[in-house]
Amino acid sequence: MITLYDVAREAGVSTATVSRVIHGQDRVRDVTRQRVNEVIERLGYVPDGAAQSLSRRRKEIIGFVCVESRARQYDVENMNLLYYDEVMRGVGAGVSDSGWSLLITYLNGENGQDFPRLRNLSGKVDGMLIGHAVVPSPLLARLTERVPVVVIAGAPGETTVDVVTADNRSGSAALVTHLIEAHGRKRFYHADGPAHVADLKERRLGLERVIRAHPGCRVIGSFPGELSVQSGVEAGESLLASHGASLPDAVVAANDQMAIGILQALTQAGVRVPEDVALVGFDDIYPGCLSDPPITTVHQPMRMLGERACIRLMDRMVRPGLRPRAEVLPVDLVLRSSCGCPPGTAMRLPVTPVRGSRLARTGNGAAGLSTADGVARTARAARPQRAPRSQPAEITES
Amino acid sequence: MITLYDVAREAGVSTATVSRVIHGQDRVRDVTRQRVNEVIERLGYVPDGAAQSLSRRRKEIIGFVCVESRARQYDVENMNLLYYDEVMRGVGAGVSDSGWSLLITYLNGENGQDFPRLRNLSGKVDGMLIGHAVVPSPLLARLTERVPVVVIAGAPGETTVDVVTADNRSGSAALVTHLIEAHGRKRFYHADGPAHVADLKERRLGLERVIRAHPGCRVIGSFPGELSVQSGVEAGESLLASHGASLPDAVVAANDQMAIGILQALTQAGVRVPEDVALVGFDDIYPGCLSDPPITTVHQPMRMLGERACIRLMDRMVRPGLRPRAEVLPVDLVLRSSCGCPPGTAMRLPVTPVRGSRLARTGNGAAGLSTADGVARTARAARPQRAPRSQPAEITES
DNA sequence: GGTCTTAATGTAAGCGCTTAGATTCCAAAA
DNA sequence: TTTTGGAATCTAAGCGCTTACATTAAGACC
Repeated sequence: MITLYDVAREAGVSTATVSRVIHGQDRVRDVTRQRVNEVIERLGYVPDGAAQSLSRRRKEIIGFVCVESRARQYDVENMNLLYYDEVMRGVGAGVSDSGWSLLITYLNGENGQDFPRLRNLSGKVDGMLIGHAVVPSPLLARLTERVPVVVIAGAPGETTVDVVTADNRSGSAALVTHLIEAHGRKRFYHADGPAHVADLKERRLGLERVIRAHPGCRVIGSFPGELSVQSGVEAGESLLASHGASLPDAVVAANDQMAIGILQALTQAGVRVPEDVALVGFDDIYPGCLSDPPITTVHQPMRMLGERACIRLMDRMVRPGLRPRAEVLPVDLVLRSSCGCPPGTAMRLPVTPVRGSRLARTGNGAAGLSTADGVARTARAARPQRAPRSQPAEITES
Repeated sequence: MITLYDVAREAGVSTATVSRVIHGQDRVRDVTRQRVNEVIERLGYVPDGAAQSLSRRRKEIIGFVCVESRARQYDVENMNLLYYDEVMRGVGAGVSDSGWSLLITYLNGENGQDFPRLRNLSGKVDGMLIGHAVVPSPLLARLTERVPVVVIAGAPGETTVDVVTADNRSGSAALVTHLIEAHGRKRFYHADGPAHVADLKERRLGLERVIRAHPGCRVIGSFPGELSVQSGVEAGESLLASHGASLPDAVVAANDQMAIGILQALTQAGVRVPEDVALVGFDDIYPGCLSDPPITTVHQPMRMLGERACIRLMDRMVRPGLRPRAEVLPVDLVLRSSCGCPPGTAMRLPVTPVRGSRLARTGNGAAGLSTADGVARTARAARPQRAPRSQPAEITES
């Protein structure tokens, strides 16, 4: 292995000079620089990352923790991972902009039995990005005291750790408002996910608030699913079994995977979507636009979640000790045809934050409308595809 | 920051002892061990990765290089990335089994202008995994002289670097054989991808060989696409424009993305799949089973590609200097209904390697049949879903 | 009690790099 | 010629860990 010393010796200079040449900054005579560069090239020298990290007291690596699906073999539920893959791409972009690297760790379970590995990881990175609820809170805290940590997608009310998340509540409200006001749907079925997932709690809140605000509207049943296509199929079957005689007007699924499963089950049973029953998802993962009908959903800015989380983390590394904040990113309503909009519809509309969503406080251009009504109106008025976006909101928890 | 010295001092022992306690191996009196462990716990000590790497002369990190799609914003073509995401998951599994870490780097272009970053990366890892053609050959060679490198998915005939790839040729042959022998298709349209992609070259070879072996069969046209859904739509439109009057019997797409695009274009034009024209894809990315009809394709063992590449790399790090080898993994034929099989078909059949494919040499249970015929027969005989798999073939290039 | 053996622990030399501070060089000023 | 003030370069002290080797402690045995 070629070291700095080899280069220095060969070029007849000191290691300090070589180091300076490599980092380009300091004043080195041109002739010296040239000589050194030539030797570096000839010897194929590449600085050792570990030694650099040790010496600089900075690794320039950030860690990203994913949950590995339990089942290793190819499996439809891998689609779950689409979400994190997209987030990761955002992180990747954020990280490499600054020339840093991304260290990925796949955890096996969500229950934190892998904590020793995580802890160990914290010695290899300058900061960590973790999906919400991937690591139980108490363990998270222990991690936080070693390295800066930013949690991606979680409760916007979190006060103990930095969080970057999307405005799930407003998205859900916009979706339901659209179903009610644009398509006159009144009786809803809710294909929900696990009760404890923070994002879902918010979606539930959005849904309930809108329902309550519209007299005559109600939820006629719900299914406790688990966010997978398979689980969606089960939700669909359960729906048919319990409400087959009088179908709801619309099914609101906790995410797109479930919506896809539900669509399969309904179609299988000869129920037409959206004629017999409307259907909406959440997240806007790609396959959602492939089904027939394509699924109306809410676009989560997954990529941007990754990027913002990364930026937040970098900031925390520079100025540690600031009070944790939550950053809530705006979402878009994505109208396709499973909600009842005409076939061929493909519209993407910024969602106006609802009252109580973290975004609402800072507001954006259209803010001030009392609820998601604004969105429904916008929806009918076929705005241009790429409407101007509001800035993400920065809120200090207090 | 807490260091080993802090722990040693606090516990009243030497750093050597602490180090021994941490690594569990050496003989340390139980009482000492306990005392040290307690201090470690109390202080929340975590060893510094950089220092460990430097001292051990091993980083226990392997690098994985991806190509970042040029367009950063959300974009249907991200689906391209499904492939690498899946591979990466395999790599992740392989890596974490051994307790190592995975360093991801997103490159912007495929043309190697990012080489300095790559080169630098090689100083931070013990080995690298690179997608085929992501890095131009000459640059690859320069990388190889610094760290072990394994290329994923590429020409099985490669002799200058280690490669782990899938048996594209046999997969493609099996697909076309199935179309001919099970569904009597004779006139083919080929929606191809870029000419230089190694995997596609293999697929082309498989296609051509089977066509040639069946008198009366021929390719009536082809489209030079670029593996994206959009490109598939264009291929479909081009097909309709040039052969609308007398459609081919079947369209063979270079990958599933293109097949999906083609399906959209055909459906749009009122052409029925598979009644009017059969359609097949390649890769078996998840959304392929969501379309209507679901797309018949060839399953690439993406996850396993990642795992095997990882294993190969580990091996290379232990015993460098061995002659580069290619490892070709078997593929499965995935029958759904876009090929003409009845709706509801969902069958997965191991593909018998064709002559000339690298796998054929070592063969598997069914090897010895002269071509892919064996597959076609198997296909009709509705075997159990999970048939026993042959071992991947190890071939030393010579 | 002394000697020997072995288990337990300590000492200190790196690993390859960065960088503060010391030194040398060189040309302009005196 | 001698000063002198930068610019260019060098010296060497870490960074936090591992580990070969040295030392000490504790029995075992005579």
